[in-house]
Amino acid sequence: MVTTVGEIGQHEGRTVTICGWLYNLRTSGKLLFPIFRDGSGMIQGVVLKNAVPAAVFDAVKGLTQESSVIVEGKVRADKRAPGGYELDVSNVQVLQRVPETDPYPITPKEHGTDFLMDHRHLWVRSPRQAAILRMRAEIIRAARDFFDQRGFTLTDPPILTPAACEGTTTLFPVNYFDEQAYLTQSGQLYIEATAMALGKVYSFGPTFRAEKSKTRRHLTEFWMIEPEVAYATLEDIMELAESFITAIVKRCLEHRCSDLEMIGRDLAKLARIEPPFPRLSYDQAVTMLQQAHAKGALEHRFEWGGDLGSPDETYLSSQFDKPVMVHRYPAAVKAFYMEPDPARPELALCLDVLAPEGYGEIIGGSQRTASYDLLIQRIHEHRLPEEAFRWYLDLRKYGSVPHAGFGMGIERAVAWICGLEHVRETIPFPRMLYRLYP
RNA sequence: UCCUCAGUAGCUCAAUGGCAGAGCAUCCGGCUGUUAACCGGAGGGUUGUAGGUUCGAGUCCUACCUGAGGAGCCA
Repeated sequence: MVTTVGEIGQHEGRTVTICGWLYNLRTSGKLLFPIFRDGSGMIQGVVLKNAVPAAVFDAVKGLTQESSVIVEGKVRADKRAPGGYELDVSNVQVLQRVPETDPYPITPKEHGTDFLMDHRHLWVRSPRQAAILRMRAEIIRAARDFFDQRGFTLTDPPILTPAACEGTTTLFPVNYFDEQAYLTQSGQLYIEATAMALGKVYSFGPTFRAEKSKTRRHLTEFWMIEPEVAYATLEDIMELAESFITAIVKRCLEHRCSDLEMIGRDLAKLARIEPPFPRLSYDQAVTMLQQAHAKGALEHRFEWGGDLGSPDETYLSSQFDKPVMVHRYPAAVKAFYMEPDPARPELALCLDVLAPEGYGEIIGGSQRTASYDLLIQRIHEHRLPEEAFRWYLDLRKYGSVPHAGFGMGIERAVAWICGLEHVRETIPFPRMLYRLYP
């Protein structure tokens, strides 16, 4: 009977077939200990020379790392096995034996990141990397379930766009039949249009930033999930962001505890994530940062009016053990489409969610400008091409309503939930400055 | 774009300006309970590239290349 390592406990005492790869092989004279992996887990096989035909013993003895094999054996519970079970091998079929003249490059010993990134197509086979990719899949599933269950409609924005969404970041240019086009940096403007059609919508897809950012938080190609809600205010989406993050973390703790433990995540820190999240106005944040400078905790004195820098975000988030929501930044440092605060028009009705433990901004969002006149004024102030935004301005001509939304970077969320050093491990094939291979 | 650091065997790293080394991987041999197994042996090098200083450069100097971390910008 063909089964998987993950389900092998259901077959104790029976002979089963596993389709997988050789992870490692230890020998002790007439005794062999091959470890097989099949994507669902790993199990150690035991081959005793006297107990099997010579051909089977020799076949296992000659296996090299990552050779593909179909193994037949009897499942036996064993206290010494990390997974609780071992496989008494009775037969093995070698599909492809990795030649020793060109052995599998990733050995069970340590490697540097440059080498591992060059071999990313093989690195994903490592138990830790496989666990991280399962976490990514779980987080995406949880995020989509969250919106699907709340009546949101998935609407996919285009990836090829005629102009910048925000006009701030650098875009990847694309030759579109001799016309200048760009890879999208956000689906937001387009889902504002579908929100006016469907009420509550979200998008999930890749986004591209050609910024020459060289940090552990940046990729040039990353995935964003963005909800947009008609008739919603900043308050509404702050509550939405709060319950969204809580639901994702809760799902990971319920479904993927073993993967989180395998990755080495401190589960107690995740268990604390539940509403309400601390909320800081930009003004309050500035006061905190200035006090921190006075105490010597921050090198530079932060002045009101600027955008929060990376060290500022790290400091603020370190003061809390939950994600912190910073709202109402000065409009001057934010995007052109954000609605001004009616009480203080110099502020934008916007929101950044900073993850705990120094992972920085994982969510950015805002209430969007509903007024046609103000929007066109802002487009001019930001020196954006008005023609390219005709369709976007139409949304304010034909039944404009207050609306709001946010975007969450999947990779930063995965890095935080898994407790990783770098976002490059959170996506199967990261695209970064100076790295396009494999 | 700027700042800092690094580049030596397939991999991870040593080597005061004075003979190019170790562990792992690979190959050969040993071992009936190994857990990154262990023990013995073998093969494996244009020290990132190009110049320079020196009797002598992996080591010092200059430029360049490649990569990493950070800043700015952002999710």
